[in-house]
Amino acid sequence: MNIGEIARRAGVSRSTVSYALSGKRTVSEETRRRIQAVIDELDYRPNAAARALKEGRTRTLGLVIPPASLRLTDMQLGFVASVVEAAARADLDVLLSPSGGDHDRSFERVVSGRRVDGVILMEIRLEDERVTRLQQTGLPFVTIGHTAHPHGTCWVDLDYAALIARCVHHLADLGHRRLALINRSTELVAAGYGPAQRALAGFTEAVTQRGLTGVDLCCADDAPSGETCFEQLRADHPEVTAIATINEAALPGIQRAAERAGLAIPADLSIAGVAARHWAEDFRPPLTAADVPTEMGAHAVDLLLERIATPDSPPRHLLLTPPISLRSSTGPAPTR
Amino acid sequence: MNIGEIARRAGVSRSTVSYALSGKRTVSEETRRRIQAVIDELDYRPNAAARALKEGRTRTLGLVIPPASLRLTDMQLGFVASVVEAAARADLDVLLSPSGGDHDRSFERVVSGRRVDGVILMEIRLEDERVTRLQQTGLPFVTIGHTAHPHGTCWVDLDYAALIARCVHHLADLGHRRLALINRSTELVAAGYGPAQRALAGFTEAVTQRGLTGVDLCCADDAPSGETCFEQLRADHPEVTAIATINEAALPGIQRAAERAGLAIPADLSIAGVAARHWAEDFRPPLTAADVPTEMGAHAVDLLLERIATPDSPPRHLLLTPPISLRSSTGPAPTR
DNA sequence: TCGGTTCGACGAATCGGTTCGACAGGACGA
DNA sequence: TCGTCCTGTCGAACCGATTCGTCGAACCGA
Repeated sequence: MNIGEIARRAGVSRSTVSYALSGKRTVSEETRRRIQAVIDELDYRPNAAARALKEGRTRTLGLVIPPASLRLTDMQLGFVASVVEAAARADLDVLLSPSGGDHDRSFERVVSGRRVDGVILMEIRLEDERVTRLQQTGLPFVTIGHTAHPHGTCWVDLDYAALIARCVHHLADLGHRRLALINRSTELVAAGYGPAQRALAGFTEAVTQRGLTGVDLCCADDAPSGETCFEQLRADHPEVTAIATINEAALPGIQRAAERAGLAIPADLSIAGVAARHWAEDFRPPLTAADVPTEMGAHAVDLLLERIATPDSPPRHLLLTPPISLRSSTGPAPTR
Repeated sequence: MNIGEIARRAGVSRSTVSYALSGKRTVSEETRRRIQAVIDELDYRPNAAARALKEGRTRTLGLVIPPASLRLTDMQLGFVASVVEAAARADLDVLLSPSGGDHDRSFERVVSGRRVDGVILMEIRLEDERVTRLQQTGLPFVTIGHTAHPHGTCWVDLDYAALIARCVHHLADLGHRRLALINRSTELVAAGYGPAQRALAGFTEAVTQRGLTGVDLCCADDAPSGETCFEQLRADHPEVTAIATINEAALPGIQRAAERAGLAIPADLSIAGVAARHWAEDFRPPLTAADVPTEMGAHAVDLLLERIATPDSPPRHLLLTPPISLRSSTGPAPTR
């Protein structure tokens, strides 16, 4: 059932059916009704590929996610969910591309086969080949997170430096003098992953400003690494009484190791971080954390649609600094 | 840069370029090289829409997920991840359609706009309009979970009845005599959600078989509901010493409420369930559970590809019964 | 009655690929 | 030497929509 079949049955030309559907030219009420009746009867829907070919747009957004093998964090999942939901609201579909390596087939298919009208990129590195590639293709895109050269691109991001600094100040206010930052993996830091670098910068600056001593550690994004990381921390710096972290995946491990070491949270050890709200609430004890706004993905979609509509407008950015929600994982420093 | 441009620069016809690319007819080595050189230089990639239009297939799979507003469980996230990964391995893209209601635009776009070659459906109900809709369109599809009429369709599912029965037997072996099943939400059960119904059936049968007393409760898929649900359970049936559940989202709440009631796990209360492995391991204490196989999504993709290739073959099913991994959330019944 | 609008519909071109039929020219066997 | 087969290439049709130019009929005022 194509448009020709509809036209035949309604006794009109194909163009008339098209105009009846799009409303771009007037069609008499009588004709329109006849066409609509046939369409309803046959349950006709225009072929998306044909339309995309002619119109030059696909009504589809690409979403580049970390490779599926890596478990998505709750925060990342929240991005994906809100992107998909916002896209659905705008009657757009979302094409998923798992791509962590800088040069994989799925990513190439999506960007260079003109399969999508625009792309949203997650897990951005400070120097990111995918961003470079997108720039050279001219495909509109928005990143969640930003690169070292943020002015030329559209993005929405969390101000990790400010967020971690707030955690430090909060902990300092509670009397903690020796803090640790548990960052994300060594590889990510080495690869120039922005949040990791900025978290470190924010931590260092706040610690200095408050005259505290701070140590920072890298830790892979999973619970077992969290355990070994915490054990390492205890061995090297037993004096630490508070932890700030952006590594939500490692937290269950950190907590497990703390428990094994006989440390109660928050009596002996305070923990503050950055995490999705649900996740922070489900944590035991509920985690004091900057709650990542659920609508970040929606912001990204808005920015992208704007960019698709007016590709030459100056790129816009959104740097979010959600407030810290005080829960039960932080408390006064132990009096020793 | 379209195929005509490549042809012009290489001094051949468009069809020759197409054949050089697809290999469906012989092209002389000399010509092929010239064409390839031009393609490499211009970084040409065939337009996906044009190809889809002509070939009648889109090299894209549709994945229908629960609406984004509901937080995906770790198990569901595992399905999505493994579907996406398996599809990428087969050089297919995945189009996401969030659709919980039975009649929404995103779902209709995907199934009736011929945007995908096949569909994978999650969160199936015993009577599911989406399945009916797909059957009438004739689009190949596979469900993760199955309906009340499972013979006509392709699916892969967990044998919840057997899984919950195993949990019951395990708990009975540990000496527990009074058990509770914490199921999923009342609405889901009322709507005929298969896993919920089958879990209940398996629970009831195993409890009867072992001569135990069992109570079953419904609980919405979130931690706060888990808390109130457990409080209700304690109020109505304080004698219960063990819980079996398929509601992983409610578990943090259940555990929180148990803790507040002064119950230690597993000393005073044992819990066994069905959950993603990572999730069970990160739980405190680590959860004795049937580990949902990570490759379920991959199985679904395999079945779907088979179905797309031979639409008239008899539908195949896969009913998985992963073993229970013993961890620390179950123990001997308290001697009272 | 005639020229100028407006309305409603049609036909043809187009988007960018794939594929079928045709065909030129060389190799080969009879 | 002729017919046949094979190889490599081309031209044209086609997939299913959108859109531009055109055109007849009705209508209007002069």
